[in-house]
Amino acid sequence: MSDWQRTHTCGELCENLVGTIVTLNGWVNTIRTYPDQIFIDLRDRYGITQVVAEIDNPQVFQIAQTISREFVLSVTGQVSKRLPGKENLKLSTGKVELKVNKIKILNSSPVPPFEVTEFGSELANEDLRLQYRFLDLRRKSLQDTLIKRHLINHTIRTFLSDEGFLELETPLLGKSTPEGARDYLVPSRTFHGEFYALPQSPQLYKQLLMVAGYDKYFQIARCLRDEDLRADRQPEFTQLDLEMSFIEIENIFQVIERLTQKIFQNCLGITIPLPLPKISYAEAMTKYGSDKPDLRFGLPIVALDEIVARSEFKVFKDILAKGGTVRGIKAPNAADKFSNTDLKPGGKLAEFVANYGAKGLAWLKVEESKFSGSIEKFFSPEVQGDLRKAFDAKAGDVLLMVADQEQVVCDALGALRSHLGNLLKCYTNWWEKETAPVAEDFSIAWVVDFPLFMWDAEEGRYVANHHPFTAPQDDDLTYLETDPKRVKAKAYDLVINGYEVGGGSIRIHSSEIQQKIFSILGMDEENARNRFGFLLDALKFGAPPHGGIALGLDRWAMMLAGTTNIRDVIAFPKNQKGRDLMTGAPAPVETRQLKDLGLK
RNA sequence: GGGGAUGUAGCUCAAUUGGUUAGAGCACCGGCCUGUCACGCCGGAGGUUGCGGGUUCGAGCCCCGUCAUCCUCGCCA
Repeated sequence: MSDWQRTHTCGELCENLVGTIVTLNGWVNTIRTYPDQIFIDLRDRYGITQVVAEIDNPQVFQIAQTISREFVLSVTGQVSKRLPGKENLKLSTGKVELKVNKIKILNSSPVPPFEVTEFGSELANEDLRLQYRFLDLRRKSLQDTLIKRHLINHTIRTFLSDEGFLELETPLLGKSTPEGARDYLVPSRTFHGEFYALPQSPQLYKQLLMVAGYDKYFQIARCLRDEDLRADRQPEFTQLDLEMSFIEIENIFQVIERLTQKIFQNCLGITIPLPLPKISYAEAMTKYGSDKPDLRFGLPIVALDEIVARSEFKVFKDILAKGGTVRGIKAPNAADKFSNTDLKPGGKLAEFVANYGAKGLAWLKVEESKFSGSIEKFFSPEVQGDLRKAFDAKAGDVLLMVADQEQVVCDALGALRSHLGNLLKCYTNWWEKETAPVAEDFSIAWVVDFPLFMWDAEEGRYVANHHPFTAPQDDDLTYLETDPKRVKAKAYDLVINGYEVGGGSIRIHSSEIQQKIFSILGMDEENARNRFGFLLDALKFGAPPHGGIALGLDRWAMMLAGTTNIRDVIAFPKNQKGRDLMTGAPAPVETRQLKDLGLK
């Protein structure tokens, strides 16, 4: 061991070690200078230790005078008890300090472009921090997050291993499958004009592993989708991909629920009660306007068709006549929170729902004995009474209503519900509380009974809601040919606090049913064979009943780390346009490279 | 592709709504300080107000264009 190498970390020194000679390595967090003493807070990922250089060791003192923030040091000295009354209780190492008698500057640093120390001061702009990600990653909060991510992965690996699962790897270079997200393509050097596709998920490979008899598989897999980004979406992200044979839905639920409990236990010390609640897709949509509802608060959507049909409000009656629907949501005690700028036609709230296709937002303020608002006159006292009952409304509430085709109403009110939940503080995110998180800070639920198909008006055909290999529910098999949109799927999503954190299904294991599904999706036999021939073959050769799930680990990390920004839980993320601000990728390549690939 | 927000010192923000030489805190540099710990005190340096045009006697502020970053709709089987 070289003489500069650390014997302890910066989070390790304590009273028990007083008197021993130790060496620490780390970064300079802060410096406080005096004429005859220099205090240095030395930082590594384990903590911060105060180091003292004194003038009675002139060699050390002279070097200490030349250092500044973010220098990398090796310091050797005696662990000393701090003077009485000089302990720093904010540091775990605060009862002791290191009296330096040897100091070595392992590396210097220019003044960093932003402050790495985290003392509640405002963070620099995210793009600057992304450009110098290696500095930003020195911050404690990011280090804690990445450590938590490690803990998630570690928990997954030990738990599933103990359950008899095998961690198997599948290719990154695969075949493009035009269904679903846009593929990232990799040009082939040996076959000019042909391309590999990077996986959107290991979906097909894991099914083939089931056919091959590896009946409990998992993989912590990188997935890539070339679509536009969001606060919770990156072009490359990580899934816990899992598949099992000889199972039914309940087996998947059981494994994932126990894994969920383990992860929450290990990462936050919380015990999540099991079994997790289930909500049907239909109920989620009608009650919350979303297939990933945030169930930490109520604010349910209220169906109003029957009541408003008896009103004189032409806008509502016209929509109903056209086969649309009228639904609403109650903003409790919001009468004095919303001004005319919020409520008026074209106002803030109307503008908000317009993003989701709603042409307007009707409103009524609830008073003691009647409603008020510009459309109040269209509602007779009797109808007002029924509305009051339907909304369970009381004076001071505001009723907000959207009339349109069902999809638009659900989207608009679902988004409005989330918006109001936040605005009216119907819940508090656990990381915004003073106290440690508890199980009640998380609403974790399964969403089940998804429709197998959705009608794509643009393409004029059915598309798979989940993916084309999802099995129909047994009771609905008869509707496959007669009424496809009525067929429900053996599919399920896992939702935490309004985020979709997982999804899966029982797969089709019969090549006949698989063929039938392809044909409903508008794929003829030749087309299906071209794209998925290997899967159809595999299904013929004795495919076991199987199914699985994929958990979005980045979003899990967000939930557990307490952030709404996915970039906070990824070491080297891309920005909103998919650029890596640190490396500059994507970037032009040399002509020679293009020639090799037959692209020039 | 559409909508919204932001862009001023190294960093975070201000600038009385078009009017003197664009300010503050932090960081940085110099000095002082015997125990600090986000040390303190004194002083200093630091600006193409993202970029390009325009309106005006006068633009950080208004207009047009453009770039960048974030949020969002579409998209994400």
